[in-house]
Amino acid sequence: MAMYKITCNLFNLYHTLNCGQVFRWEYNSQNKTWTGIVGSTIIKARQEGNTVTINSTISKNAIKNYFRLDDDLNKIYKQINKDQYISAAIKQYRGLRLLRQDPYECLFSYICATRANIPQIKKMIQNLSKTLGEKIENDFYTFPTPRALSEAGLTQLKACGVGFRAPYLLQTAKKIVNTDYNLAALKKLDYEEAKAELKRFKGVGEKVADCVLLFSLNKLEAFPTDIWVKRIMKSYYNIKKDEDVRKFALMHFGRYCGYAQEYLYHYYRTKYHSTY
DNA sequence: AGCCAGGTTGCGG
DNA sequence: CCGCAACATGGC
Repeated sequence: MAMYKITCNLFNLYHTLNCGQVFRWEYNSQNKTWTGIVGSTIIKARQEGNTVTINSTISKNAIKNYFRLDDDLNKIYKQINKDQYISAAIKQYRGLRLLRQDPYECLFSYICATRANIPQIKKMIQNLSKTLGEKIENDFYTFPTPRALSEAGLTQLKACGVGFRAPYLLQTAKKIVNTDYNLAALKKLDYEEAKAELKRFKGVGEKVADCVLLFSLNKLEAFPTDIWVKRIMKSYYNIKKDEDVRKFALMHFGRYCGYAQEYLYHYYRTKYHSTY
């Protein structure tokens, strides 16, 4: 396992991995190290100042890509920093970056995320990986491939605790396998086209589609609107109708409104509901 | 016991 | 097109 260091003057590893956008990282407060599974590799990461020490078999460039270190955060802050709330969120969570997750894992993960809380989502994904993924080492497993999910039975999926989401996972996996669907190719479409495509999968509506677009398909204008974001929109911006949220977000925060979403989401949840 | 969680689907009107 | 119940599960 190779070890190397990455320096970035505007990156906060902790906020990035703790904000709720990704479900397969764990923090060890004893040695201040994050351990995560990305693709088929285990990554250990620890930050001291501007330096992040990585222990992993994947390349430095792949890590930089995963953590979106190519995003010009200062430029993004300038564009989205339009009011006191987002300003406070940026101040508190400076250095939080969106991730470039694997599109398939992101899609299935956010299908699991419907009407569940974050500890529950983590548990479902852990169970799915242990049951249908491949063992990397010890208790670490890859996220199941679409094929593995497609070949699982409903009862096997339900045994992973996914409940009513089991047929959604199964149907989506089968469609991907049967049509040899290339999710990553959606990056080449514009936002609306890619979103329409995603919504054709079972279990994928407005919110899940926006999550996949934002967290894995480079669409930073996606603005996932879950129950928390709806609350934020009502209490901070007086946006009462859910269908008005996206339009407002794009008007107010601009084309990087996805970043604003993530900062506000994390800020609001930690401010008003400390139990994460 | 009842409510809530990073919602979506499929129904009846 | 609209509104609305149903959907598993676990924590509080």
